[in-house]
Amino acid sequence: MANPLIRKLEKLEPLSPEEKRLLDQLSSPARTVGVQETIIHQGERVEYSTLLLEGFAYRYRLLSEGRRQILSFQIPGDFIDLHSFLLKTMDHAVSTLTACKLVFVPHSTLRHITENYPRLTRALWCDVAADGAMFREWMVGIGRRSAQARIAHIICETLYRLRAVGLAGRNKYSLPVRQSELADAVGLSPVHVNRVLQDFRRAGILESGRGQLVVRDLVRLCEIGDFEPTYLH
Amino acid sequence: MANPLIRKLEKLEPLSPEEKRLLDQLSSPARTVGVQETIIHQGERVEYSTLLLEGFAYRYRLLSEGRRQILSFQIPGDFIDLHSFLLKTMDHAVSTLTACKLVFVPHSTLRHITENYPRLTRALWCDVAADGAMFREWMVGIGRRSAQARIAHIICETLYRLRAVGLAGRNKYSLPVRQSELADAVGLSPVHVNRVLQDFRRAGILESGRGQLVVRDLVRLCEIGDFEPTYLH
DNA sequence: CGTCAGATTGAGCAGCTTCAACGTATGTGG
DNA sequence: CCACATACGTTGAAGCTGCTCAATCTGACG
Repeated sequence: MANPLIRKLEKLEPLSPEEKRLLDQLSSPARTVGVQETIIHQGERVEYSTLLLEGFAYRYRLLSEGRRQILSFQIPGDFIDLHSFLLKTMDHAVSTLTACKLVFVPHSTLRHITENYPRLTRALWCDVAADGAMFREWMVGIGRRSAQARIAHIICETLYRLRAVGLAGRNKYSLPVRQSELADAVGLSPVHVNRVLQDFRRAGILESGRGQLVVRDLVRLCEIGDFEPTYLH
Repeated sequence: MANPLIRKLEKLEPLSPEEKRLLDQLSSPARTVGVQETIIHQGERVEYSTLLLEGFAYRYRLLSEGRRQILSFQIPGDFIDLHSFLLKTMDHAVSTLTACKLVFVPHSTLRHITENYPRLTRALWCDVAADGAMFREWMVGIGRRSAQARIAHIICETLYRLRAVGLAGRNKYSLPVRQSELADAVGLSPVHVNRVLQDFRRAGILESGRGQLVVRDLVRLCEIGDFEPTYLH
């Protein structure tokens, strides 16, 4: 299977064969991590960035009293914490949703890239910028959209992102998140997420269960979620 | 007055005299823009990035039905939309809060920097990464903190940021935002922001009015806002 | 003195939360 | 193969937080 990172970065900047070779070298050795393990802890100072080759993970902040805000779901091809190359200490944690194949890329390697491969550097920088764009979008959703819209939006977003890496069909994908994780991602209570999902099911907009999601009426879902895929870049 | 951008970037990466000279050249010619003008429109495709030398601005997304989410307040030294160098089309708008002195840096110049000045490139990249860290922090606040905490948090954050560029005293600063703008920043209604501010005033925690803010009890405010300045980097 | 933007106030209510119970799959050990 | 445990999903009831609407106040300014 083609390297999902190369596939993604190529869309951002054209890459030379040498650069692609470099990226491929960088993608080994991969390590496997089990389900629901914490890869990086909040507050940790790291010396490498983590590339996700297979499986799903999520980033989150823990607050006092056990509250949690999920910041993003990560899918294959994502450079989960590339920003740590620049900022060093992690302001959030990363855990796996499924078993994952990961590569830990030393920051010294990334530094070497910035010294010698400007095009590749821009591509990586761009990835961090796109990350920021997604945060902005989530912020808008949590701050100013209804519960329905938030949930519809995140479902659309995930569909589009998974499609882009060939991991979703036209209107169906599998993402092993519990309702309580969805809740922590959109800033709602699990109970309310449950009720909204039921509304969607009753309205024939989607089917969901056990990490499987089938969108029956994508147009309607995009409408409800006020979803515009532009920001995904 | 020293170039605020240089001051900021130097903290992130040590810069050579040549690099500083380059940044200084880059900071001219400055243009002045009036109060409450829109500098960049949502959806616009830009060929330059905007550096804020003096004055205050804010970034925001407009939604249907006149709703709005403010994404950040920008202060002198900020490279407001550096991410547009990578992503080109703006997913949000930028407007001024006060009259501003701005420099529009062509993307071609930034490209030149990435080709020839790796250290400077990292410093700029770092700035974008720090931007993302701030979005994450706001997301956590809007998603999982109470109205009190959100408002306390944003007040603390702004104090610390303004202090870092020498624009705030020990516990007092001026930021010309209306309550309705604060509301759009923290995802609340203006009315509710008003009531929370009154609570704070009555509790002797702060004084506020006409864009002036005096924090009377910073320790308490940080507590209420669950504020930890680490993420500001 | 009138005007206007923004701050303040009150009343009523909607959306979402909390708590706690119950349902339903899936797995596990005996 | 059954008994039990566990993990989620689902349901109901009660209530809080923050919203909306609309009126009133205040200070700055021409």
